Amino acid sequence: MLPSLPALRAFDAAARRGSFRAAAEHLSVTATAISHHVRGLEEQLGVKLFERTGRDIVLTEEGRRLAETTARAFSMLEDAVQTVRRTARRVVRLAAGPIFTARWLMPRIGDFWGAHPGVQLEVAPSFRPRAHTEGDADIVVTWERVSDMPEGAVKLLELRPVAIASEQFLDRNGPIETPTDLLRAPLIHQRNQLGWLDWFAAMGVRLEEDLRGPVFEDANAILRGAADGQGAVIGWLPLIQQDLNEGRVVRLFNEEIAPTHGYFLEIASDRRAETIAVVNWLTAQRAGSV
Amino acid sequence: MLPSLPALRAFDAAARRGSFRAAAEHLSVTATAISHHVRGLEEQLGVKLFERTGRDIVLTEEGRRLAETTARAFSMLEDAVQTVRRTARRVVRLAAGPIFTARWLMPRIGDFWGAHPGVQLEVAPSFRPRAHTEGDADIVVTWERVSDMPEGAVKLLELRPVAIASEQFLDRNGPIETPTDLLRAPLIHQRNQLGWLDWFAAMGVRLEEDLRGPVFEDANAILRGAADGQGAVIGWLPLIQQDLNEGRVVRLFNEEIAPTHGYFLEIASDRRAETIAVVNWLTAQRAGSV
DNA sequence: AGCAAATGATGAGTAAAACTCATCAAAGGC
DNA sequence: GCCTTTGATGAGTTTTACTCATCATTTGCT
Repeated sequence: MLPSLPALRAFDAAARRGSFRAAAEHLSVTATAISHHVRGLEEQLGVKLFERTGRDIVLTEEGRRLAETTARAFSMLEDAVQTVRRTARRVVRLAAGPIFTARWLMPRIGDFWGAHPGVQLEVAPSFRPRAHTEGDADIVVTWERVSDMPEGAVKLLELRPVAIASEQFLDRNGPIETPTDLLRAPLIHQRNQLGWLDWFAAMGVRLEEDLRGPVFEDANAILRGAADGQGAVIGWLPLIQQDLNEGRVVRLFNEEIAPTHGYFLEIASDRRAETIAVVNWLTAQRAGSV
Repeated sequence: MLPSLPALRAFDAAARRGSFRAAAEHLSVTATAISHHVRGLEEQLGVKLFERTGRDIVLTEEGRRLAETTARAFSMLEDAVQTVRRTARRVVRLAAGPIFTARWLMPRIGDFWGAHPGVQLEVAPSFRPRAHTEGDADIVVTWERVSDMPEGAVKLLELRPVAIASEQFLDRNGPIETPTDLLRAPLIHQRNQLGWLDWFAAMGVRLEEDLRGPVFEDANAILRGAADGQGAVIGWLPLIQQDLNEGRVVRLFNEEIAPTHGYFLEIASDRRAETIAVVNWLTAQRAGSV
């Protein structure tokens, strides 16, 4: 026998936020409602769920354990309901990183619209696409090392690292003739020196210490930085082909490095016709893209 | 935004049982309530969840997908709430097979009561104790081959197989002088010939074909059958020591076979003081039991 | 085939929640 | 030290969940 579900939900919201007021706001009710619900629940279960220390509340041990489960259970319900709603609207939700969205998906989106007018593609840009793997997206585009291809994933695109910068950067930082020359210049990189380490390794340079230079999370920002002459960056072919063509950035060397990373598709287990249409369209783009 | 939770729950119950009427009964409401809830959900989600083919209902594809999740989510909630309720009542719920319950636990339960008057031990007898591992029992006593000790489990008791029967059986089936003589007599066994295969192997008999004879699931029933002279069975020492002492059954040989199976404790992750007390008491019994 | 029993749908009405409002108490910030 | 913020409480209101009465369909039975 379950206690009242709205009460459980109120408890869950309060536990997540550590505040009745915040929970109330989230559920669009008054804090009074939450307070009543939680008290009712406590009475029914015979257990104190929150310790009220004057103005704020803190979960008791029992409350904490219950909250662990309610959080998972309600998230599951939320996801499942969302998915059904999308189904009804023939929406396919795709989660991808910002650079993929901007440099690969956007240029092709018109083509998709033409090919599948009935399917509504919803793109959720995210810095952590992996976090969407469960339930809240039908397709997730993840970035992985090509050697670490995730189980059950579909390879979409392989990427080759190239060192790029703007003309302005070259003027300012003298001639760059060998990869080691770069070590004296500002190198903008992502967390984990993503790209640069592979690139130096492929160029036969052994790094003695960590790279210095500004770290940005957002690859779009990094490319923008390169175009502005802020530093040298690793770009990924073919994603940045257009930037090269239009002269916003130039390649520092004519290196031909094998793909080290790639984009992979992880597809939700409920394979609707619309989802499959999108996957097929995405993989069909591959041919023309490389 | 979640739709009304009681409606989701009504849907879940209907989906599980494949009938609005049965769902209504389970939730102690009228079938009308379920019908209204499901219709409301369908309108809100914009998706048909059940196909109504005249008198009965069948889940649509979308309904099926939603039901998969609701089933898991509501089970989780139910378990979690149950656990909290037990906590409040200082109840420790233990799931175990019937033979363990009857021959090992029952004789010792008075001792437990004396040692821990505050803790209420609730014994859930089950033919499939493993099924209780998640959430609905604090401690599960599983039966495993000693070589397959489950991860994180605590060994409680090792069991040695012995061939036993009643005097009556011996009168009827002539003298049993070697293990192979047994192959001509009715051997009662559990599914998978549990016990007999190990026993014959340990006695150096290679079986040419499957064993015949009646198969029972319930070890208590099997022991009863042995006492009644229905056939020879495998008993497990020390569980059946008392039956031997009281002469209800006799050992057919004086074999000394090493333990092949054992009882293990699997303990729920939320380790309350009460649960730990019970585990400690159980394992302490081990010394006196063998 | 024909009828009774079973299942679900529907709309109106009722009962029971969930929720709000007004008021109070306690605690922390300035 | 006062003002703001957060939560508690009891009475009152609104919304929701549910029931009842009635109807439509189907299925099992003889």
